[in-house]
Amino acid sequence: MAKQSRKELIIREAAIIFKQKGYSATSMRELAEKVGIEAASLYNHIRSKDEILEEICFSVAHEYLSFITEIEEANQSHSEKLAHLIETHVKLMIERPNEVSVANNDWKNLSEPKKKLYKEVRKGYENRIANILTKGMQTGEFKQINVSVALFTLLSSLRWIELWYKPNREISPEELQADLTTFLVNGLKK
Amino acid sequence: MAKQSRKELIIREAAIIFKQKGYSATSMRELAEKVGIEAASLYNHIRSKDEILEEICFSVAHEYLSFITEIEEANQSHSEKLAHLIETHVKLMIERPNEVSVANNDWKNLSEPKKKLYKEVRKGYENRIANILTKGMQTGEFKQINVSVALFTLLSSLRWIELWYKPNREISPEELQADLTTFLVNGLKK
DNA sequence: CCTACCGATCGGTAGG
DNA sequence: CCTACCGATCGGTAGG
Repeated sequence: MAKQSRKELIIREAAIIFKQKGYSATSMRELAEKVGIEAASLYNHIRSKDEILEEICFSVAHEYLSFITEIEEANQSHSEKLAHLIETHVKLMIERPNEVSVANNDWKNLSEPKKKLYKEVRKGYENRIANILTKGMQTGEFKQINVSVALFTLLSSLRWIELWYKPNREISPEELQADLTTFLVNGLKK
Repeated sequence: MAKQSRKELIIREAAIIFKQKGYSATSMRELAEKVGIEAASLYNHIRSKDEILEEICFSVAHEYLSFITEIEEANQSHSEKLAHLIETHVKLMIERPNEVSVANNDWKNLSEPKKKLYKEVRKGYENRIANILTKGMQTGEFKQINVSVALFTLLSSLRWIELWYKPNREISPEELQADLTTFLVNGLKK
């Protein structure tokens, strides 16, 4: 239990540094210093630098997957589902900004069996959102535009919140969600 | 002249590898191999690995700056200016996908006087787009939403084209532009 | 443009 | 969790 929380501390600190300078540019010695131990001691808690990245990327990925299931099963219009999706992304970025950022930017550095898996998981997530968009277009709720364009415009808009949004900025999370919904959902609606 | 084009070749190859694996994870030896010379020989054409990154980032930045001036000076409505901006971003990403990608993702690895400068240049660019949005809201052409939200949603949507768009995909550059304009400009319009 | 090489730093291990 | 240390690799230089 004490060991578990030590590992979690390491991963939490790693996410902060990885976000700032990127996975490759971060050394284990720097991470160790932030944690307050020697570099060699990190290896009593984690197997490798690689493992840290894996834990971050897949933990974020699984969180998104659990949300999308909830959204699919809800009894809502397609517009409402999108609004719910936006809310979920905003919330996750505010709760775990570092992990989300690392998963988005540094997954390329995963080593090979895991990198392929990560891409597949992400592709699966995208397909499920694409489904919502396609259905919304079929029922006439949304404009007819290319589904990939709609999908990636939506995801990109949400993804980059982590780059510029800081809570206690001039805008609250609630306003952020509301404005994004106005812009994006109304942009799609007929 | 021959020397100049050799340097350009090195930078062009570097952009390809940097995009694939990131600046930090790319070694000069790998770059040299792609260029077809020994690592030490790279230094007859460039001063440092750092210089390559600088050239890429600032060359992209200056290209954006020249476009935005053109857009500001055009005698167009604010919606038309946005459509023009979208067109410009799409075109640049199709013409120089690797450089644009590296500038967007690896500018963090610039060393210190240059990193600060890069951030300032980018901030200046963002401010000029924010101006177009603000004016469009004041004249009632656009919905009233938080300008930063509108700005970053717009820029993010354009920025991430480079991650998934491949010409000769199922969609042409013209369709891409048209659909993005439909989604984003109409999302902003009242 | 190459051979030969440098000091620094990397991720990680042995052994306690 | 530390000391001591390893082999590998890094960006880059000297000298031709």
